[in-house]
Amino acid sequence: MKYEFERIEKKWQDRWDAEQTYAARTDDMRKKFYALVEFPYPSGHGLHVGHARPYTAMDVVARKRRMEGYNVLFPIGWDAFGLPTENYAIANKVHPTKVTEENIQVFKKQLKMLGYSFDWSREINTTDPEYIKWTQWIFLKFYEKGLAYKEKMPVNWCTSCKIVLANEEVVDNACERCGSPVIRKEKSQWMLKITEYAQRLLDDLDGLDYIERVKVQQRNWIGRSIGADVNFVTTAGDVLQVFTTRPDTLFGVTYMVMAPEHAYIKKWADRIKNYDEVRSYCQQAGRKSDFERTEMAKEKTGVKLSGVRAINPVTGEEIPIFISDYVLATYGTGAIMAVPGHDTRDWEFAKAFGLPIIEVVKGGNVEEAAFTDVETGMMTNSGFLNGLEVSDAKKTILKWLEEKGIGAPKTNFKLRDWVFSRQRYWGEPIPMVHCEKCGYVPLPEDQLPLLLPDVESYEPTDNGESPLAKVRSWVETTCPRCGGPAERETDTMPNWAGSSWYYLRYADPHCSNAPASPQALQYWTPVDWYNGGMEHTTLHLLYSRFWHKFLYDLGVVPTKEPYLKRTSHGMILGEGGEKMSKSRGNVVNPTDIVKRYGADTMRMYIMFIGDFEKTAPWSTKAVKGCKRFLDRVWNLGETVQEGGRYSEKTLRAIHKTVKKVTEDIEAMKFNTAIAALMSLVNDFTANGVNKADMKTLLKLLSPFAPHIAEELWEILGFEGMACVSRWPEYDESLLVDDSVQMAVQINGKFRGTITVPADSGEEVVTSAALQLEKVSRQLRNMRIIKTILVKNKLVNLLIQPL
RNA sequence: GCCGGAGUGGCGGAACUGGCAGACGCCCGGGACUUAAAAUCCCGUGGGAGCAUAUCCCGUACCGGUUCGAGCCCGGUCUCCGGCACCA
Repeated sequence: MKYEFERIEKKWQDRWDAEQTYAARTDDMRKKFYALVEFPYPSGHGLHVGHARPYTAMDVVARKRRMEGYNVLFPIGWDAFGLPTENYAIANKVHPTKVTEENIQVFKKQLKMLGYSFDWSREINTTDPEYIKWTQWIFLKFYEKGLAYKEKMPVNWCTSCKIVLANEEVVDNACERCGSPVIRKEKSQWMLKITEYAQRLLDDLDGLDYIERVKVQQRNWIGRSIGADVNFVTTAGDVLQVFTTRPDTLFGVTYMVMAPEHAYIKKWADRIKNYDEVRSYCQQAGRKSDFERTEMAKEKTGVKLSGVRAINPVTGEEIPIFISDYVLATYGTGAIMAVPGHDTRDWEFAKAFGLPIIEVVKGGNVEEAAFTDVETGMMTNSGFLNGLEVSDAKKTILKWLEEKGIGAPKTNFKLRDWVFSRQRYWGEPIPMVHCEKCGYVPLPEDQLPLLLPDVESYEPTDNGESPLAKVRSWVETTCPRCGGPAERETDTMPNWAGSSWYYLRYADPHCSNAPASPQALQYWTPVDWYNGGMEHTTLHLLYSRFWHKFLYDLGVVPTKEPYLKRTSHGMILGEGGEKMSKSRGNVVNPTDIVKRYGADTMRMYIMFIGDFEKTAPWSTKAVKGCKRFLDRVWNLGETVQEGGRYSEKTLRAIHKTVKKVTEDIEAMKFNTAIAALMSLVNDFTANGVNKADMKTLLKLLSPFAPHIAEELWEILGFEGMACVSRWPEYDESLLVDDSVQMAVQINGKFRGTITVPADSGEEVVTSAALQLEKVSRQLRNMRIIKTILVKNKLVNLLIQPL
């Protein structure tokens, strides 16, 4: 009989559906295992091989854990709000709801074709009114706790489309769609205070089982700097505060710099004699985009304030103050003390403006470059700090600053608060009302969900407001507080909102009085294993950790962290090693592969393609290799012997394979697990196989290729289903062979192999080695001075002329 | 510039804790089956010298070190990929 993958796969998918084989049960005595993959954005392009890799990987893990006796929750849903759908709706004049529905149908069909063991009864959709309700509810809680606030922010503004662009829509400082230049424009935006949680988001990483590169990237993104705030008295009679990580270099401060946006510029307007020049520099800097500002990084520009100077608190000397755009308004205090001898940027600025450079830490040549080393070096030209090591100088100066009341220790973070407003249609409406009298008033909880109104067109207005602003009947409302006339907020939430808590909803997807019931959360959370893309490390992953911690503080969730373990997959490139893209015409559609070779082959290949964490190029030829493998497995099914003896060697091979596959799946070394299965199948093909061993093979194969495993399982008359059978165990004593092949080396050079009983001692091994012709020849007129034996591996004879 | 990761056959990639480098698969070559082709099966396959399945040499980006022994450890160099980017 031929391996009819199409018929077999359909048959078992229908059966699993009908029998709800993969439904997770909340009332269960078994140990739970919550496996999570990033839910897809249902775009119009359909499923991509980029989805298949991580989904198959976690499906393999989930299936294996299920067979090991865990109560497994492996859910799926739709992250359905977002720009592409909105743009498609605009272009084709269809409602985004309709587009979303259609896309979901396509995705669902494609996912089912791949045979994933998702619990479809828990399917969720972020655009579902019941889901929106809880996303909005969480926002109201943020507002209630003072963590949601409104602030004027520079936004990306396309000069041609006249709309606000998300950062992702800005490519090389131009509009992604029309290519026109993008400038910065001030706009009032809703913000979430993620910075309030910076310290905890950083500290709690230590206890998590995330792959190292994820931790590192999050740490860098949060960017903690430990230093001090220092106050400089100015000749204007006030105090200019700076943040520095190097208070030890205070004696080397020869000037100060303020950001062009610094509030003191206006405050000192009357004193600054060159105010016009200063103002024009500031305006110029403001017009520059972030991109231009960093592009210009090579050349330092700035203007010296004339009329106001500062006093170095340790030397008492007057120093000039500059305005320069190399100082950022948004970090620290927006002003710095410049130490050109020991900071590269200050050094460049000092060189450009002819300012004095003083060496205060020995170790470099400050005439040639700033000496920035903090590990070594002794203080010099630094009064009472002279002769101290940098680390001691830091402590001493901090104490001194605190005693004098002019400085204090301070920790700063790079992390910025989260811009939470989008001037778009297809997102959750922000549930706030603006009243002339009461200001911003939150919508009462019983009015949730606040749904999007039906509109004629989804284009943003030409003044940058959300399309919702045009729907007067929706915008005009009454103030929940005073009952007077009021207007709804017309900004919507970013697509990161719904994905910040979706893993909680899976625990209890139909809960009507909370995001999920406390009992369900108690049982299922935290997520045991979450796999997703590296590109989500600093946005989605960090955002959801932030929401989770906030919900923990509210008492809504029982754990401090949402995900215990985080792994990440590499990208799949096109056939030639280039990125897959429509324009290159090298996009692989998983559905095509499934139709041509079957889902099991697709699954095998995507797992066999290479190291799971690394990028790997697609190869259709190699796909065929996996198909051949499954064909061989299928043929084995027809040659299985009822009973029969198998060789001792094969028995050991089976046990070794069980161990290898068991361990490799947990380590996400799917490629070597499959290689081991291939070797075993080669053994079976060559030596024959009996029913019991075939059963073990089918169990091991089931997570990777569930359909063929199930079909052969049934044909061979085994009970129940392979996917819920007991995962095989291995016998430690059968992992080692009775006799082993060992390498023989002479003076470290490989000379041949010998076969000896396992665990043989030096005497046995040496005498076996001496029987090798090559060895005895080498030993002529020589004597052995030392024998190095590595048990069951190798023997190295060190020899010397007689 | 800073942080992280990686350099192994014609290709994707294996290699435990420092112990026979190249598992497994692809490609390729030879053979069997076939009228023929496809499919399948068997054999070979890192490079070089050699009639040789004798024997020998070379070989894990490069230079050096430690070691009986290094793809793996240490010091330095180069290249590629990813992230951040004037964060004081």
